[in-house]
Amino acid sequence: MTESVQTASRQEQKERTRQAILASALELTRTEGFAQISLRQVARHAGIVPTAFYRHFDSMDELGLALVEQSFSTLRRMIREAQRDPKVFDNIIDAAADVLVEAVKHSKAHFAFVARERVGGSAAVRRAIQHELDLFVSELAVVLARLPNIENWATEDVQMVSRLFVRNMVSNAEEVVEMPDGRPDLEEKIKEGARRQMRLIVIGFRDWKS
Amino acid sequence: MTESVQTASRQEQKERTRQAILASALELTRTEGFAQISLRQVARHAGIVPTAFYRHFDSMDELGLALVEQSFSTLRRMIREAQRDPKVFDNIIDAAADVLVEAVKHSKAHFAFVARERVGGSAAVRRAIQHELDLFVSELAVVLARLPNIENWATEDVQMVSRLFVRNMVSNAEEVVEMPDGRPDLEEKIKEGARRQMRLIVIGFRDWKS
DNA sequence: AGATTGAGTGAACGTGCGTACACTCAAAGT
DNA sequence: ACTTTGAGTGTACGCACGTTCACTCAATCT
Repeated sequence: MTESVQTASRQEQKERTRQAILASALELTRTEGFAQISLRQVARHAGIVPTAFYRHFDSMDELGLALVEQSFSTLRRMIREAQRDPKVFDNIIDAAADVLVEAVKHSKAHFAFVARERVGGSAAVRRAIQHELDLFVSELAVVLARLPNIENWATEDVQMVSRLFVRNMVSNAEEVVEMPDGRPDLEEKIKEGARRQMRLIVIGFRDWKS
Repeated sequence: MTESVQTASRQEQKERTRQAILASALELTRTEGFAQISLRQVARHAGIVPTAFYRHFDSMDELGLALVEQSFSTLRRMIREAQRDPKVFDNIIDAAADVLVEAVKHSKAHFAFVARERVGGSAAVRRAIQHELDLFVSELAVVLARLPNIENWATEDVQMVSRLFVRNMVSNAEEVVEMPDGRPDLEEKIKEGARRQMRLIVIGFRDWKS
């Protein structure tokens, strides 16, 4: 119970090393894909000896799952913050496009990791990402179900539209990830494209089954 | 010029081995992702010694590019055949959904390869796939531009819609790839989802900018 | 003050890898 | 009938890998 300032030191140091490992893996994943980076590479980049890796993760696969968790918690935080902004109610489409581009730009490495490992990763990592995305679809469906044109749709139709939105969000995120830095024109182009796609879908809403 | 029956023998044998290498790589890629299968694995699976691999490809990267080419030529042939079918004019949406599911089912391994390596592969393979997909978007845009509601749209709007279609085609293909065999119910569900998404977009067309 | 814990070390292992090199031996060319 | 060609062989190399094991030594606990 006498833990206060000094007690933190050991735990803190361990946590710092853990974060260094995560950051190193993310950095190395920028160019290579998680499945082809090695435990030794990660350890080297994090400034520790290969065996020390095992003090933090049982295997590279567990490190991958930790990265998935970290990536999605980042994204969730950003979306929660954006929802507080009142202007999203006025123009949900423009707001969504802005949030998307900003979020991806802010944590590019995380998004690049998710985009790539969603289809290319190990089975475990792939499943974890798919699960998170499925959660997203369901959450978004709840939000959509409250919109004027949609409130009396069949549940499965709302789910479908939600999938359509998330799917396009993922695709647009991929584009932003591959966007070179310092090109605000390209960024604006992607935003504009995203806005148009969403508008198109929303227009489809209005006349759905009419 | 005296090449007739016997002359083919050497060439034929070489071609047969080449196809064995391609097929082996495709087979191994089912579970592992192209970047993490080794030259030696491919050679072993194809029934040759590792060094013999070099008689056919300079590197694994070139093998990957050959697989991209093979995959897309398969897809192109299928779409060309489907376009001859007169019923695609009556109901282009249902026809597209059918073609998609059938094509992916017919050469699942090729589609799985493309879907995975599109984002997870080496830079060269990724670029090759992106190039092929860009071609597809342009080709589809030409077809779309002839449709009644679209004929006087701005070119960039048509391109955007075309991207939207191809993007969703890719996503749906991913779903079919991950679909377990012998589940016609799941297959029909994916088809139905694809139909709905396309209908939604088409409805958006009608009222675009009105 | 002394004992315990546990993050990080360093050497060593077996394995699979890509690639080099010199080779065989039928088919194809002359 | 001979030479040439070239797909496929077999050995051998150096290297990076994941994992093992016995270790150090400062922070923490008693």
